[in-house]
Amino acid sequence: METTYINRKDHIKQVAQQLFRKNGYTATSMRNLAGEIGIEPASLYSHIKAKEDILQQICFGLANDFFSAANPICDSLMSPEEKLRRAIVAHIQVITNNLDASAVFFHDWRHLGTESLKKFRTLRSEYEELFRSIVREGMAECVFRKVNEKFMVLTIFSAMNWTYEWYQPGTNLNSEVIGNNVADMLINGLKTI
Amino acid sequence: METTYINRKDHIKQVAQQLFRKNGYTATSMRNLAGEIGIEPASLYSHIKAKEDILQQICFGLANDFFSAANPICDSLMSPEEKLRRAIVAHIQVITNNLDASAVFFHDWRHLGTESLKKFRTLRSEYEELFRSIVREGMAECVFRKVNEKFMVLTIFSAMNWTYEWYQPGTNLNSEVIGNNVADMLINGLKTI
DNA sequence: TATCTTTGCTAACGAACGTTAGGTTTTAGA
DNA sequence: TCTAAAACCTAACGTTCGTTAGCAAAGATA
Repeated sequence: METTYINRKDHIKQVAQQLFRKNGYTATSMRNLAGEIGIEPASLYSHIKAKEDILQQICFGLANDFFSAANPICDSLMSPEEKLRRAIVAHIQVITNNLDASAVFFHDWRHLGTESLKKFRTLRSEYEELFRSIVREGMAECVFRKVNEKFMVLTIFSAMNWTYEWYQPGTNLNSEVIGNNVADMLINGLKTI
Repeated sequence: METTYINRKDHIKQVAQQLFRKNGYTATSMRNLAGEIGIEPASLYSHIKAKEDILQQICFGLANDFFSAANPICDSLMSPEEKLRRAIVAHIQVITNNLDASAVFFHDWRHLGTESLKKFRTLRSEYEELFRSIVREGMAECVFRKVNEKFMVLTIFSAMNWTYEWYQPGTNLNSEVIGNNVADMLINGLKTI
């Protein structure tokens, strides 16, 4: 799971993810974090500069994962429908494989400092553009219905990004199946064909 | 908008919604709230018992709105597809007409106290069951595809509940059109028919 | 074994937190 | 106009916050 680690810094990140997910970034104190790890609060500062550093690590680390998963798909020569399907599956796999980080990512990114916040928003726009270009391509080829492009992408993200709220590893289906189901639902609708 | 009020208590709720939405419940202090209203922090306690009271008002108030919108639709004799479409539109209208409250509702409900939290979770289950029964009905009539029922409902809620993240009154379409678009997308899929 | 770096500790800093006590001003009804 | 309630104030309470200073222990390198 998300409990393996090599060094203290990674350990801090792991535990922080769990606590931030459970109680929220603001409601989690450095004393909570230190206590959960089993060290004194001041000792944290041998490994990190500030509380916000941890949040940055989590948010930008996961952003990187999302890009790494989506980029090769977008650069490929598959059809728009196949691209979209695979991009959805890849996105959902990143989420389900990093549930703690995802929860923090979607919930607490706004508590990043001014500069990080700006960077985060830029990355998010860039990432959304990846999906938007697939959708645009599909509309041009008349494979996707021609509705407001931004709106379609937002609905796709809506359906994908809520996953962390309910997905429970073990009790649910595995992440690839979940991803394919969401993709199916979005592409074909819930109506019988 | 959400800026009209009658008495101080409602005024406090309105301003609190805005601040909670912008900065989060935990990161918003009673001093912030009082300052925004234009009174001293201690004066708040002539109208409310505690900070959490405000959160309760917001969360359970909106929960009530959701039920009021969905119940008559579920009790009607329309087809499952029509029921679902209308329930989706109604749900999204509640969100877009209460953007501040919705953001707090979806974001900060977990900061409710133990007892309220339990009550909240129960209400949420009940509300989900309303949609689940429509979906079940639709599957039984072979109007909806037979996939995991819980999963289908979760995807529907995913698509609906993210609306508050991006909807901007004025710049976007009006709430009924948005709702119908989401319903369309979910029911028919994004593929051309 | 001696030296340097990493990791952790105790103690404490100033600031901010939610909330209360107790008094004053404003408002509304008789 | 008098009175009681509602609204708001100043001041402060005990607590918790993120973080720092300064020092000790542990581990790695020579």
